[in-house]
Amino acid sequence: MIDPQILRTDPDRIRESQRRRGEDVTVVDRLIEADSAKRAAQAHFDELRNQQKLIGKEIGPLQGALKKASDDTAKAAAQAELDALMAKATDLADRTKAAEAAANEQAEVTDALWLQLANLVNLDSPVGGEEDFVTLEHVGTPRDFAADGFEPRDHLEIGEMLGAIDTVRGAKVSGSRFFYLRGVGAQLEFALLNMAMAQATANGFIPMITPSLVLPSAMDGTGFLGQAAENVYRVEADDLYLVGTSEVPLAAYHADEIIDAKELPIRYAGWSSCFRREAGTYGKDTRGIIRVHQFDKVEMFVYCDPADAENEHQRLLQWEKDFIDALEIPYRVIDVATGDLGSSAARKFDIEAWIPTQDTYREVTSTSNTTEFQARRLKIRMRDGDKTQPLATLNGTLVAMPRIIVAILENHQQADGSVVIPQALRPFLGGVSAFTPKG
RNA sequence: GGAGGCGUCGCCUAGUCCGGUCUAUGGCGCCGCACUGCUAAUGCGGUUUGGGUUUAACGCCCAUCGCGAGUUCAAAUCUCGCCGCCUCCGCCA
Repeated sequence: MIDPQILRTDPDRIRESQRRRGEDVTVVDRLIEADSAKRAAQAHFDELRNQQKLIGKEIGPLQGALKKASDDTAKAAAQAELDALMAKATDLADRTKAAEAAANEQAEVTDALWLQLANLVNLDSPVGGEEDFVTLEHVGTPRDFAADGFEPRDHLEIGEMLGAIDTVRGAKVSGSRFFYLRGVGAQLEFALLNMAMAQATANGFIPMITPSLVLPSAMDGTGFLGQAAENVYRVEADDLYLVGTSEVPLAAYHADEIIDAKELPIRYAGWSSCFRREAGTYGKDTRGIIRVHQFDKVEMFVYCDPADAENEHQRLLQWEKDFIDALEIPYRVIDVATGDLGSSAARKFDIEAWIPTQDTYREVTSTSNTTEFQARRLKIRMRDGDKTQPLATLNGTLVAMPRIIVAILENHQQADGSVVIPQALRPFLGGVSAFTPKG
């Protein structure tokens, strides 16, 4: 959620953000009304409770006096006073209880509205929908296969020739959009994992292996039960969710904590399987392993001072570029448009790798600055001197396995179906320089 | 899965039996001040979090003793449910 103070002092900022996202603007007015009703209800309850406590404090001593009263007249007088007080207290208790219920109800209504509200967009984000991204740069040049004298095979064909990818048996065992990595395919994933973790630890990240099943509070706190909810697997019997990214357990890791500003930034590199229902993508990317229900990923996640968040975002992007650069894959970097940010992000950069057989760039990494949005929902704060305030969280893909494997196989393939391994990756494959089809 | 124990404002801890004097005790840590060649020690004061109100500041009010509900004029304290941790047993990679 965003800072409630902004609603009271500068609601137009929220309206503008909603407008740029292409989302409901009237929610701001409903929020203003609900917020003021919430505060009024709370103030009413506080006042009644205060009166109730004041009366309650008189009852104890009065009961003591009643016990000690020596003669009947004094006793009767004390009893009468006590009865009157009790009658008042009982009446006040009823009213307080009602006021409390009303305050709680109003708070619930208001909080629900707050949770509907997406993060404030960064004003530098290009405005528009999915197609309105701005390309920031191109790195590397798509290979000229005609000059090399052969027609490129797609990743699945190469993967099958190498015995590296098996989607047929994936479907047999688990259904569509599931696959096996085998042989050099599995080795390739391990090598990429180790290379990614080597880079991340060299850059000061703490390696993490995270839970793949999380409680509703973790899923909701990271903003995945809003618009993205239909893509989340839910394990109903245990009321748990399968994470679509380790961003979820990495963000919830410090939920309800206050972190000393001196410890920031804290950087984690999380390894986990990721699960996505891919609802509404029927017919899209049905061949190969571009779009699958389960894959493994190394995710970078950072907690930092909000004042440093934009710089950190650039650092995350640079680390992503470093990794793809090392794999010698041509790519472009795009600045994602406001309508395609997702509810948590204020700004998002995607790296799209060149996929020869599709003659286009496809997303392989994504880094988001979620500013204080997730931290507020998850109650993660920083203490700076005597100030306690929400901190900023950011995330970025270091390597998402299937898509990077697609990019490697397609871009580095040879006419005979073999695949040259990029130099930087060879140490993680025992020095092997190429994968070659057998027979 | 079974039995028992436990959960208090950073950490440890008193309080829970028997409801009001809890505005939650003490120690450690931390912050400020004083004293002191420096450090240490000592003394004094402060130190949960969130909300509201005021905002020039001081302050005042409400909630918060794992979470939720209930009983009561009144709940850290009594009742019920849930969650988590520990010990033992069973099962298990």
